[in-house]
Amino acid sequence: MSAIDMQQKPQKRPDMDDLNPCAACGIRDTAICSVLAPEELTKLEAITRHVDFSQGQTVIDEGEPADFLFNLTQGTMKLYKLLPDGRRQITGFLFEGDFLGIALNEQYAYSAEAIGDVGLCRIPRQNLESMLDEFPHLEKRLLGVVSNELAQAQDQMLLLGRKTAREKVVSFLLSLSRRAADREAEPSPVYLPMSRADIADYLGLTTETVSRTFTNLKRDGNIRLKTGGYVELPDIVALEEIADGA
Amino acid sequence: MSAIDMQQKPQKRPDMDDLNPCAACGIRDTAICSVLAPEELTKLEAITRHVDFSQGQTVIDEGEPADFLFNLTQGTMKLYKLLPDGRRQITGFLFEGDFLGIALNEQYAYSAEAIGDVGLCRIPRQNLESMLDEFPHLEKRLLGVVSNELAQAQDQMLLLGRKTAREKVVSFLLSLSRRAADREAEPSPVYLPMSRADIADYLGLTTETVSRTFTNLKRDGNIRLKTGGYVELPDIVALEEIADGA
DNA sequence: CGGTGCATTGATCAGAATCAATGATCGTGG
DNA sequence: CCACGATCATTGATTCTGATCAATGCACCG
Repeated sequence: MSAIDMQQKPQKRPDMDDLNPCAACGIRDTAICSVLAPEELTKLEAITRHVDFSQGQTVIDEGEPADFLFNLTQGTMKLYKLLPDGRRQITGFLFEGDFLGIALNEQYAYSAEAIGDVGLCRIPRQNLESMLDEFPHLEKRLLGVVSNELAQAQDQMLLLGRKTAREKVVSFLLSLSRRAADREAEPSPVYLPMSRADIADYLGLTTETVSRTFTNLKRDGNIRLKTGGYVELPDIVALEEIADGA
Repeated sequence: MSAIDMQQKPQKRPDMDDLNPCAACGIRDTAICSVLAPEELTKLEAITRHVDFSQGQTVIDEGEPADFLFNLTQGTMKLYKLLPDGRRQITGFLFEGDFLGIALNEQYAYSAEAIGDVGLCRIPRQNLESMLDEFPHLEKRLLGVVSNELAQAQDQMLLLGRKTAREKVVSFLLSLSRRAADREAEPSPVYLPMSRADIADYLGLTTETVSRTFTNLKRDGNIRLKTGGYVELPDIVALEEIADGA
């Protein structure tokens, strides 16, 4: 194995704790920083500041100047867009290591709010852009991140436009399960830090329909609702068939 | 004005027709090529081949190896994803100058089909990737293209998840109108080269509902249906209010 | 222990889907 | 050039999924 292995799983590096916060960062190996060499990391560190937000706080606001980009280091967030009368569409949930705030124009195209308390790495947009010119592999990585988000967005369009309530809820549980597995964790049980209202606004449903669908899935033995927002998925394969209407 | 003006509108360059197909290309100033200097364009040209497809032909197929990228030089296309039972979600329509085939993985994440006859510039993925390393501004441009698509996808999620049939149809007409204006054309009348079924699969509706909604909008004086798939938008501002449920 | 916010369950309603038929348009060949 | 068939769009009748309105239950926290 090479000294720098891009595929390795995240791990703590307690040896450098305070001297080099980035190197000690828990998500250092999954976040965009993972493509940076030590001296480049130092450079990134110089322009980065760590910020915390508590439950329910708005981190970015649709339409505001997009002066910062963020890396979520701890907690969960939701991204959403609003219609004038208050209808809301959640376009995504973010977990540790996810990137936030890429804006094509000068303004953010969506809002972002903390679910529970969160910690973020904040990078001024201007500075990052000059770093991009200097380190093309960072730009390549960014292109990968955005392409990945686009692919997810297309899956979500299929879900919103063509799936039933039951298929939507099951697809949602499976996507959380897969993302947990991508990070580190077990694919089941899945942890749901967000409210029923958030899930509804993500799936294009109402809270009542989400709740009823959970109840039905439980009755049919497809899921088990635990306390503290945990859901067990006893048969992933069976759920995958439900998810695309097979 | 500088000799190379990146903002200029597309125009024919009949003086170079056959010697240098790229320089003569009608979309040369809107497509990704617009950031390339003449000698870079020559390089791109060397790896590019022009291909034609006729009405209804599949240009790329979800799940197939993503060996090529394309630039649509003429005609209209649709991108879509399918569920196993045949339900279809159209994730976007492409017009002249649009880019096609960016794939994160080795496989295309969606299919693409010609609406009417089309012409495309075909670029082998491998070759383009090495060009990206050589010309960072091309990569930057690509990042812009993908970011733009992501922003559109998020708007579409809001539409699919939270808008009514009427709001969906009006939003669709307005987006076509805006894109026509971006290219060159008048914002009204809007040209609809795609079928009602395509519109339905784009908006998460059925053909019947799309048809009824057109009829209602016509009755209320919000649109005028012309022959040949043209739709007049007599009051764009009024339509914009309908589109967001104001 | 009580209160507040969130989740669940129930009854009814509405918007869009489905099922079905008719009408318009376009391409083709006589 | 017109008639025919095929395809696509429109319109109508009915159904059904998920929304809305309303009430109750549950869990967490001071």
